[in-house]
Amino acid sequence: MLIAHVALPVPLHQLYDYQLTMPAQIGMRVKVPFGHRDAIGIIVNIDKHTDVDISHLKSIKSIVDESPIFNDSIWQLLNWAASYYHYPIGEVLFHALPILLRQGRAASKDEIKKWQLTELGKQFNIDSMPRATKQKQLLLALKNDTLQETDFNSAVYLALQKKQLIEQVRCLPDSTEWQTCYSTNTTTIELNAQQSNAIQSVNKQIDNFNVFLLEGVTGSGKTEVYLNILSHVLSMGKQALVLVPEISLTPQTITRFKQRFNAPIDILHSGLTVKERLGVWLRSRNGETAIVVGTRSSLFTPFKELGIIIIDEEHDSSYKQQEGWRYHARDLAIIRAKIENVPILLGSATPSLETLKNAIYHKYQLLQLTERAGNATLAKQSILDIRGLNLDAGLSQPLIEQIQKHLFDNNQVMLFLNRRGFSPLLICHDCGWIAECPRCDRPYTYHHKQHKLSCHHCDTPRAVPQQCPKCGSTHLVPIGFGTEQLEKRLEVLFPDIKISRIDRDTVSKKGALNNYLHDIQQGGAHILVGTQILAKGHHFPDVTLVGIIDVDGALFSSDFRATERFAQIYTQVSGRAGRATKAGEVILQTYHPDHPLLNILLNEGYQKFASVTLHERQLTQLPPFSYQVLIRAADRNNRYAPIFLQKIHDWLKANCDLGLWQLGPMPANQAKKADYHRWQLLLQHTNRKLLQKILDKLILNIEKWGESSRVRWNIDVDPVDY
DNA sequence: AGCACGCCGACT
DNA sequence: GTCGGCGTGCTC
Repeated sequence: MLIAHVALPVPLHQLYDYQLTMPAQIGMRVKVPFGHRDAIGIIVNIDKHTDVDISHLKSIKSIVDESPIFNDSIWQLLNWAASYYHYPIGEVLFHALPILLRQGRAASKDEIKKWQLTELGKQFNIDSMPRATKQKQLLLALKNDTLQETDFNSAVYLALQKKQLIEQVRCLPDSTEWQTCYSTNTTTIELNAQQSNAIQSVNKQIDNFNVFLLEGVTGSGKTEVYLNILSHVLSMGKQALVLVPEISLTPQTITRFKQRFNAPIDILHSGLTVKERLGVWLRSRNGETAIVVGTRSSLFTPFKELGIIIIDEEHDSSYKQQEGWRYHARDLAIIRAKIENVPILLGSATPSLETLKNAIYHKYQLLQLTERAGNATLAKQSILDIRGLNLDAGLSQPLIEQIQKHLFDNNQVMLFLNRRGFSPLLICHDCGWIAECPRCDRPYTYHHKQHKLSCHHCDTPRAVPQQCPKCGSTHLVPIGFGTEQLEKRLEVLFPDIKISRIDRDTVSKKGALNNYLHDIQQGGAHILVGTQILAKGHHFPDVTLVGIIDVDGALFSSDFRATERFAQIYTQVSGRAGRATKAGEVILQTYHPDHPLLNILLNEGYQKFASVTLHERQLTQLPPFSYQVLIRAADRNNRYAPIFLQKIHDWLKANCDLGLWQLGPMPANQAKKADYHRWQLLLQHTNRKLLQKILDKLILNIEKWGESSRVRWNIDVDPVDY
């Protein structure tokens, strides 16, 4: 009796065994009875052994696939990933499939209906039909295979069908070969020496696995390097995978890629239907698409012949999945490139410290672009000490004067504030009551225009109370400021100036962001107010002044990565201020003008900042010089979660080597979210392999504990926010 | 994760 | 009386 060990899309660290009575292979999808329902699963192994009493085994109902759904390299990648991230294999495998395939849809294109000659039609003497010219033409076209769908109307088809000369059959659509007619559209862009060098370095090693870090300052022409390398890969008839951060999949990016190559390019963006996603997956697997461009989850797209992987803005935090299976798409992409033996190119103006460390230790090849195109001058940067100054919706008087000056010169001004809404607090003036979300125990953010309170943790809205529920006072006042208030204040200060606010509240509507971008690109005096969204990927040539309203939040965060993230965003925006003809200016408002890292960043740049910070991380044994794992647990009553984590803590203390460092259990940064009380336990070790082994042992134990079913728990390997 | 079972409060 | 809230347990 053959036993199939099947992975199911459930959060359980185990496989389920079924009797296998029909021919099947590892990697095929199957339909199985599971509990009170049927489920689609994937065969992970076939043998004659099972730990379950054979009479308890159910049989596989049907085999969905004719061949394994994953190719060898993706199968290897996903198995590796499930073990590295300690996430159930079933969830990992199913995550990597388009939704329709998860549901058991056939992994083939939809059949189309096609007309063909019947046996009678093939033998039919066309000349014996003297009058019906259209019918004659159609028969000839079918005979010579020169039929164009639009040539004949349906009456002609029906007439011939009636005479039993033609019939309609179902078949798969023809696949297309792009390689035979591939070409690159000409450009007028001239490469500088550094760009050419980078392109040649990669092209010379195009046939093997290699990791390249393309460190190019803002405006140095990284995209042009990508396009040249892609052109080389495509000319060899191979395909390419390009990953981009979530926010940068704008029509501008898409157009730039599509314009360059006379080859099919598929873009995986959020607007696609499930059917379209499956279409891209199939085309890419069949080798019919040349380039797939997409965000994080595009990493799992199969290719017939992959030639290169490019990760744009490799430092971007959107590559880390933040719920469920918390994988890092950049890290997994490197594993994939290794498995497929293809080069991988990581591009960034501000590489992550993890990547920089690998470049310094020569695990990655460093390619640098230091020249800004068109001799653009670097922006003048200055710290504005706001100690003792009055702030008006966050703006100090000197900053207001600078804004005025730049607007007067008909230039644009960009203001950053990493806080949405009108104000982060609504407070009762008489008794001090604070409007709090009952599900998260966190203050609501007040939104003035929509006249709503909104919880920025669980996203639930609420009406603004008319009076204080505690003392009945009607004197409720907003405290603190966010982008909405800043915008409103600017409207008063500069009544004749156009103002665009760009944050999640204003760009969530479809197409809104593009309308704003279009408006801004018209030029002329304009103020842009926004959160980080504003910093990522967009080019605003007329912006000459960038104001950062509040840097202290980032400098004094409990998260050791906060300064790194700030430095990246700061470098991105300051790199965009000004252009060849107009010098730019960046002003940072702070209560801590002497902060050493801030001064290093401003005076010596990101590279110096990064090397100082890396050195600090080495001294303090923080990542990337150690490896972390965060175990999270949550429950509704705040009872089992801390107990569960304490049990893990104690078990680890008793069973593991001294190199393991534990912090917690402690309440999570956001201790209550959507009715769940959240706790966490941080593990850190300087040896990645040992930490992995510890986790393997731990999980085997956890599953046996009763507490594990009473809490929602998960493991975050290499966490990036806490 | 689903889904069923089973136990309690508050309604037609 | 029963509808439905969610706590608990199980899925080869």
